[in-house]
Amino acid sequence: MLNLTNNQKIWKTIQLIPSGKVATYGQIADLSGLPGRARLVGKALSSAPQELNVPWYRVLRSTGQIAFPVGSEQSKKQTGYLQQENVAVFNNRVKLKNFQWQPDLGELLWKLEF
DNA sequence: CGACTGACGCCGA
DNA sequence: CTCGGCGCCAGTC
Repeated sequence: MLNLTNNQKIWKTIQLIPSGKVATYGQIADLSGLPGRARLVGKALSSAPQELNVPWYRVLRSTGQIAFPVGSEQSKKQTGYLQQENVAVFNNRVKLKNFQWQPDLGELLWKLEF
């Protein structure tokens, strides 16, 4: 019930990913002050309330791969959302080199301040 | 309490 | 590129 602290940090961090850009699970974990705990990010997303409108589809694996199996409904939906923001998805993956979010740490400190 | 399970990640073979 | 193995950790059973 009150384990919300970590989840909230994660959700809040993901909210900062700008449209047209993506981030990886590990990246979000680090920025949320939870280094090495990428799995928690996935966990947090799976239990994220609809009301928060968390842009979960902007979070990918460290390889740029969509975390869901190719062809799955989830994968298709995620691909759709991304392409809607002009993020190119090829073979269930995105080229991080071109679309990975590179936040300004100073600004993050201002917006997140844990 | 132990075993298993993930929307993960990194390294070595 | 594919596997296997290990680290990580909150939940579940």
